[in-house]
Amino acid sequence: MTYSGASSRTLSGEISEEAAGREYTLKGWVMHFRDHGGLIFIDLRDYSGIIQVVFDENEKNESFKSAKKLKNEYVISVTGVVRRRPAGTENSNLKTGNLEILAASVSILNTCETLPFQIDEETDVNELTRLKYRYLDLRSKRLRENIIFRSDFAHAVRDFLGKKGFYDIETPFLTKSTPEGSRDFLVPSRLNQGHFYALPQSPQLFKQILMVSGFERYYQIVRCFRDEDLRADRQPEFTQLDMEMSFVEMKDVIRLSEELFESIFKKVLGAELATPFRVLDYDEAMNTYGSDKPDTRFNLLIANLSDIFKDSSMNLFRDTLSKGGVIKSICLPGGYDIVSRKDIDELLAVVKDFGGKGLAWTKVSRDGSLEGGISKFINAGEKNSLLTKTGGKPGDIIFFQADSNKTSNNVLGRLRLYLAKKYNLIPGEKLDMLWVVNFPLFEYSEEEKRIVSVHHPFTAPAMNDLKYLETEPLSVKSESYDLVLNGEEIGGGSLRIHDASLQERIFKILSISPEDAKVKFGFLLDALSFGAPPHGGIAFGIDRILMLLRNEHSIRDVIAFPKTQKAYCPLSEAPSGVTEAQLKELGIRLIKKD
RNA sequence: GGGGCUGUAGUUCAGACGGUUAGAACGCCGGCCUGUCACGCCGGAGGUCGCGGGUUCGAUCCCCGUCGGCCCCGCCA
Repeated sequence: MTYSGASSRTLSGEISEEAAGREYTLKGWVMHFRDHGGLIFIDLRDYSGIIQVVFDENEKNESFKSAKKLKNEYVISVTGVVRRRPAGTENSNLKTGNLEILAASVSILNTCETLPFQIDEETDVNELTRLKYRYLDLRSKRLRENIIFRSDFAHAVRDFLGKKGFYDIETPFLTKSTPEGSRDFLVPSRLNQGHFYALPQSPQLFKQILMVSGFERYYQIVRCFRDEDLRADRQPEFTQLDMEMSFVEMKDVIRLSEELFESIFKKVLGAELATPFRVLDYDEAMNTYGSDKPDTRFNLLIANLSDIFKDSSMNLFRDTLSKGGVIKSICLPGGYDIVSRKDIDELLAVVKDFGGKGLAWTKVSRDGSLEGGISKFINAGEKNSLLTKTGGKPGDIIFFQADSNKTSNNVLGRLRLYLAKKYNLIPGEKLDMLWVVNFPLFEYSEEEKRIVSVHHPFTAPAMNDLKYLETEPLSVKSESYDLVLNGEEIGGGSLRIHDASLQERIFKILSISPEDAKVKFGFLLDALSFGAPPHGGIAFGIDRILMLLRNEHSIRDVIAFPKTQKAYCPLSEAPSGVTEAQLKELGIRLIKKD
């Protein structure tokens, strides 16, 4: 359904075959002005679509003369009779391609400067220019459809969650800085000089407090802010679908999320989504894909070869194993021919960039023997086991990492993605959605020299692991889950700690003193002590999901007004300096740079 | 903080050992054209070669710096 905006106007999308012979007034933009001398065609675009308008010199009216003055992207009002196009001149690319409007009168509602770039041009215009004139780029078919898709997506979310009894509740944007996690955007307070609000990295604490308040089912499509460096899939402000539920277990959150996506896919894509999604254990994801957000659209799986090379003639392998490291590999099918010496040099550079020390390799030749690289250090027995474990066949190449388990997984995981891209192994049309579960609760931060949360400090530990929370914290698993689509993390959540004493134990392990905890999260801890129900939730990255569903390469293309990699908005020119008076009012003085 | 690619007409790009007047396509302006739909044909205008400095008789080209854009690493509980 469309809305014409006024009774005096008809939309192009409302013009159908039955309208032929009747007179209408349409308003919109001039696209593709085509002057044939005695006959002028334009495509008139409004928000519902496009229809062709004809101006004919032989028609006894003023419209033809006026039409000579039209240019691309002028805003006009046209009145005329709808008619079927002459046989043979239909345009099957347009919905209204069988029809046209014979103009009786036309008036120019507004003119348009010469465009800085052509709308819908097939060549890629520099993104800075497109962002500066974002309103023009948003007129293009591609961006326009992305933004409308986003709106439809949000409707589908609200529709589903509303029916499931969720309340849409807003949480503050001006809130408290929390030192854990990513860097905060700070907002100075005029009324409390020297004090700052922070824009929320997510509504995490507030949504938990809403559970304490007894709302039981909360959701919000909400902006989140993180002052970190940007990427194609990261903007300083981005949108989450944030949810929280009381009295749920992990399987409830997972099932509800699957139903949510089923419902959305049906509504916005008209597609059936197969549920339940595949569930991958964190350890399995790390050991076979080398990533906690595995792209499972292609194989190139990691194999553990430590057993095979126990008595290797290679010092590197033996030394690594004796130090508690591992020997792991991936096998690239067909790599014998397609990977050259030069390619291997390139891959070595890539591996080093990812933290690997080197890149051992061997090719499997046509006759099944090993060739090149480290082949001369591999004996017949090792060779047979190697080919069995890696699935290596004649014509393949096998890459090795001898390092700690963590580094080997990470390096091979990244190499896996690099090879898949380089050699086009990723099927384009596929959508692979899966859960990763059983994340560790903690990890050791070399940088901070302490144990930190993998997820966040309110994540519940797995019940079975509670007994060695203090003795072996790094082997404790958590009640958390990530949703992964085509190798992108598109959502994550956990069951939360709803017991103040357990929360205190966690803080202790994280080396957060009771005093610190009180200063940082006191309001949440207080709330938990007043009858907090068991609860848990999840948050989805809307921008990333839309990017993947629209087959875009950057979330900028699904956001109406995105920022550049330097977090600059070329349209509004934000951020900008402010006046001395504004600073004074806030009690802020700027430091001069050297 | 680091690595890679990049900046020439409004747009997308080409260009030259360092040497007269820096090209093409699209767009724009003017003209012609009655069935086009990325209309066609003819003509024309349009450039601080990102910015600053250096080398040079001479720099868009070489060198140094700087600013911007994109991709990536670090970072993003």
